Amino acid sequence: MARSTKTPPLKPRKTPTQPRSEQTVAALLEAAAQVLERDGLEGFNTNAVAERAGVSIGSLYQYFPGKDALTLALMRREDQRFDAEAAMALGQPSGSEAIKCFIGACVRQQLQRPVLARLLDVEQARPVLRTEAGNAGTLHSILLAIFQRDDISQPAKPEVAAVDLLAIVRGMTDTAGEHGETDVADLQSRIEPAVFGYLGWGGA
Amino acid sequence: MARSTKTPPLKPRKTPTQPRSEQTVAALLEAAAQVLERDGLEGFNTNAVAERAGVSIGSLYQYFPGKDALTLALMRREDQRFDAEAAMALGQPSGSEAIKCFIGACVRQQLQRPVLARLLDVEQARPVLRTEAGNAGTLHSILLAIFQRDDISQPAKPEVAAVDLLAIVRGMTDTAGEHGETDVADLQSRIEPAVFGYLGWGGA
Amino acid sequence: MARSTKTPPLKPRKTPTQPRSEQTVAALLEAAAQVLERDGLEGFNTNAVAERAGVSIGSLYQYFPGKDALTLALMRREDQRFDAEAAMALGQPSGSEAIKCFIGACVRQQLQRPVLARLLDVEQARPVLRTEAGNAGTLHSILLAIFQRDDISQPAKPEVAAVDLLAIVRGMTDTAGEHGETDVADLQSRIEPAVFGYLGWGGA
Amino acid sequence: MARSTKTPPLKPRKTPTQPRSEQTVAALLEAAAQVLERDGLEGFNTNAVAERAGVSIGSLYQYFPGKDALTLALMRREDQRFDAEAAMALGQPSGSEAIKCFIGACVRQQLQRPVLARLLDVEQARPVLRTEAGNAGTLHSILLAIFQRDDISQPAKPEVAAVDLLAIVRGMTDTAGEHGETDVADLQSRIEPAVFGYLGWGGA
DNA sequence: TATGAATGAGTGTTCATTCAT
DNA sequence: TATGAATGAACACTCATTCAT
Repeated sequence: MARSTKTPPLKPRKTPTQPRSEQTVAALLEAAAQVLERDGLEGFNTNAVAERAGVSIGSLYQYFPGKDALTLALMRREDQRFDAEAAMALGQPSGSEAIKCFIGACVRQQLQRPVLARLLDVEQARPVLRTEAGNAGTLHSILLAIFQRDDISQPAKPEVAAVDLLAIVRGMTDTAGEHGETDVADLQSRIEPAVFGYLGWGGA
Repeated sequence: MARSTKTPPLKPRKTPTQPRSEQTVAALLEAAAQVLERDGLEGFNTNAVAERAGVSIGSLYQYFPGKDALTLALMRREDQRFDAEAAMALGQPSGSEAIKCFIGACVRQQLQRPVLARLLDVEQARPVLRTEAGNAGTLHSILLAIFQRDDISQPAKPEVAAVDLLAIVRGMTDTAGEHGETDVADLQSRIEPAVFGYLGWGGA
Repeated sequence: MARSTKTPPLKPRKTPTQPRSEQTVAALLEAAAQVLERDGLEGFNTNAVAERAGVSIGSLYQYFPGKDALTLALMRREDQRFDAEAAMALGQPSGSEAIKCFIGACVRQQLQRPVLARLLDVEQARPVLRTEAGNAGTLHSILLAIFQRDDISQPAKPEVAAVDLLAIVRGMTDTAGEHGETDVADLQSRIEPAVFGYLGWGGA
Repeated sequence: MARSTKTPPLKPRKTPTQPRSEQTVAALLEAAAQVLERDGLEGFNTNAVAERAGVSIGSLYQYFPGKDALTLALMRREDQRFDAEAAMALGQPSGSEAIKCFIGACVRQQLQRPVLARLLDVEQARPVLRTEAGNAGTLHSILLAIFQRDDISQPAKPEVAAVDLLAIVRGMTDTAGEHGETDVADLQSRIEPAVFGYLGWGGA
């Protein structure tokens, strides 16, 4: 039967502990990423992913209860590297250094696999995934933490500001990625003035 | 699904002349918009659109040679209002007034039907539609024209700047739309500093 | 009908290795034959074939990338038996014996499943299948080989003669099949004089 | 509603007496012929025919109760010219002259619009049309009449012989048509020996 | 009478998911 | 546990036919 009416769960079916299982899961996630990059959302289907992973479709369903769970897991995999790097911003001495570092992390992440990043952003907007998804939360908290620094002027509404900053950075990096840009430093140097402008920090 | 064999053309199949036809076409476009808003990209299928429009599936295909053509027509319908409003920016006395006016147009457009606008943005990125689509071009030229004003300092790379500005505005408005914001003035007042920051115009 | 957008390939999609698969493929081919015989070209659709084969429509598409591929596979199945029998003509001692044997093979083939044979002939004329199809080629070469025999007078234009002979035999057997004839020997005895007349061999 | 279950009648809906009507009917028939030639059986649909005829689809259904009736009428139109010419064979002095004349008529008919002729032959085999169709009957009687001549030896089974001769001629002319042959005399000179061979007339 | 907009059953094809082996 | 054959709901699109204007 196809596309059953009952929403299949999103949590991984079995947390793989055996090394072989971990390998399989990793292979599936990377395959999912590659299929997305190669064929777009239209060509992103479970059979293609399983085939590219060199695994049977049955195995895919052994580790993921459904397509959405696979997508979600891929999102989390991508976010993980990201979060780690973004968190390094907190170690910066000054607030403006922290912001710059944060922006740099976002830019590097996006330009590494721009197509994948963009498509995952789109998927993240789907209601089913939205709830579960998200390093949006993590990034959000990092920004809020940076705003606390006392060497800088805090935005009036930190919550709103965090969301807006993320939106600016995501908007510009997505577009840059679509246009095939690869120069991290250049892109970062264009994002910073916008962000600092938003924050009302002269040219920091 | 038939995702059929010959790529169906994107141009409207028959320009409706009889009043009844025009009604049907209008009903189909509005239905397409509503289905997109209600069910998202996943639920956006030709049968649903026809049903919501209160016409038969056959009628849909009398006016649109395929699903993509319908999507494209909807994009154009949305862009039309938009372009007209955005073009008014050119009539503003000063460059910074023009930019503000432009941003205002974008914000109003986006907050009017935020979900629809966002999903159409996503669709616009699909290769098939990318070529045909787009007021991206129109907006782009408007910005370039504004940059010519001599009361303001021109950006070093106008082309890049235009793309970046659009990205900033789109990123922020999409996010605001997703969050259910409706206050045009407020959103506009948050976008402007970012844009002026990007352009290096102190606080214009 | 969707006669879909990308021309689907004609080659089998997956060569079945498991015994169950082979069964399914065989069932599908035989079902296709029976549907053609029962309902004609008009009733020959993939759903009917799958149903008659007792498998789901999805299974049909696992083995055949499209309707045309199924038709083609059926043609090849029918041609196979045929070619083997027709090739036996080459083993005959004299040229005229060879021709008779060849005609006999054609007649037997056609009268076995006359309706099916006729409809496949019609399908074979479709541009898409024409290229791929074809034991026409095989039969053609067999005739040319027979013409080489030195106990008989070669036709002036062997190529043309081969085509014409095939046309005579096909025309007569198709008609006989339509009329419900079943007497192989009788039909053969009517075809031979026409063929020998064409070749200018008195009564051979 | 599409493809109604009840078989629509095959007889022309109204025998047009007004000159304008006759023109419309003629235009429709010629359009049907051209569509068939251009697009084959696959592209042969009522909308296409009406459009090519420069007439609305509604008008088509005013003169023909259904698609099959249109096809049938086209068959009759083609047969008409044919019958007249074939009937001239009866005026020939000798039996063998008559046969030759008859073959000539068949060949000329077929090579004039070979694609059309072939496709109509295929359609003629459909059960619905078979009953109603045909000049097969007319040609049949002409041959039987020729067989009566006393300057020639009558075939043992005239009925069978008439069918067989028609089959030989149709088989060869169809094939020639498919191959793009246009030389009437040449084709005729290849058919005659086969026919005379069949009839057992040395080389007549 | 002519028009052409509208209809909707039918058909080809896909893909998420299940389950026997 | 892994496999991959099988399933069937869903979807894009066509075309014979009707009927309001």
